[in-house]
Amino acid sequence: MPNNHFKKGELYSFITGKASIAIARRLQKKFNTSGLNLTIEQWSVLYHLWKEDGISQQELCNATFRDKPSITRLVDNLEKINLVKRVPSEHDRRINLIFLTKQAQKLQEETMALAENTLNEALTGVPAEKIDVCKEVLQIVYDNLK
Amino acid sequence: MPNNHFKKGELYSFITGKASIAIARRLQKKFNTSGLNLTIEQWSVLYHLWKEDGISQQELCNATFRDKPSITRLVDNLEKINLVKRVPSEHDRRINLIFLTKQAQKLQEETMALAENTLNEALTGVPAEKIDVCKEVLQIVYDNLK
DNA sequence: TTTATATAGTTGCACAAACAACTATATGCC
DNA sequence: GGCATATAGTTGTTTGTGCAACTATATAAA
Repeated sequence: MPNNHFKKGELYSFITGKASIAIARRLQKKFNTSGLNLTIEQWSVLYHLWKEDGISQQELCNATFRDKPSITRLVDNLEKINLVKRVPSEHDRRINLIFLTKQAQKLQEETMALAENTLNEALTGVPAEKIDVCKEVLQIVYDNLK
Repeated sequence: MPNNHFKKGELYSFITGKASIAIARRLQKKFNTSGLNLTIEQWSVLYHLWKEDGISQQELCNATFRDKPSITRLVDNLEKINLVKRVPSEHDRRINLIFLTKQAQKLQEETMALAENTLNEALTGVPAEKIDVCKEVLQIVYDNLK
């Protein structure tokens, strides 16, 4: 029994991810008006470094769901604005370990608060059970396709 | 009662829209392996023209949730590969009406089948009720933020 | 009718993503 | 040790996006 539950108009918004684009844009605006000179993509890299500092670019690829060239350039730009530093691994000279600078460590609290804020705005009026179902469905979609 | 239902790890995937990115990538691959020389973004413009041909660039902005420069360039590229044509409006000379070429009309059936296909793969194992809840939540999120 | 303002679209710039081709290092096998 | 292969990261190219500044046309107000 196939899942033919998508009328044409709905198909489009599922594929283009209108909701998550709207969330990302709202968060970007919050960054901008807070004077944070940071793109959402850069933030998404810092996000994983705040969870575990000093991981490799390859691990950042896996965590952020991006390919290697994308991470190379994001790290390039983060290095330029002094938020991370590449440190060659001593055990494997192919690997760069990426470390947060002090300046980046200071950004965690403020940006995470803005992110939680944004999600609360986005989910206003949505009951908790439905949020859980939605998270579950999106996780299955991701697992089905990866 | 705020909706603080996002543990840190989940917050990230909601903001970055991992699921819809996965869907778009899968569809792009289907286009590529079918020999369709078409990006998802270009397809998303054609999608709305198939529903209503000859709308303005501004209307395409609203429909595709993009800004004017983005549509200008997508239409540029679609014109280059001969899928659409700009026609100046006779009533308002500021406006370009965008029309599908015969070549683009032929693409509708094949690409829409691939898109439905992709969604069916993505939603394999998800019961219909949960899909409905998910669609509902994403719509509310979009409405909350737009 | 002239002037101000709003709207449609374009262009320049910086950043990001996908793909392919490339370099450098590590590992496994003979 | 020497060669094949896999892995980590970089670079070039094309396409797309967001923002600001711009041109051209239309509309409204004086």
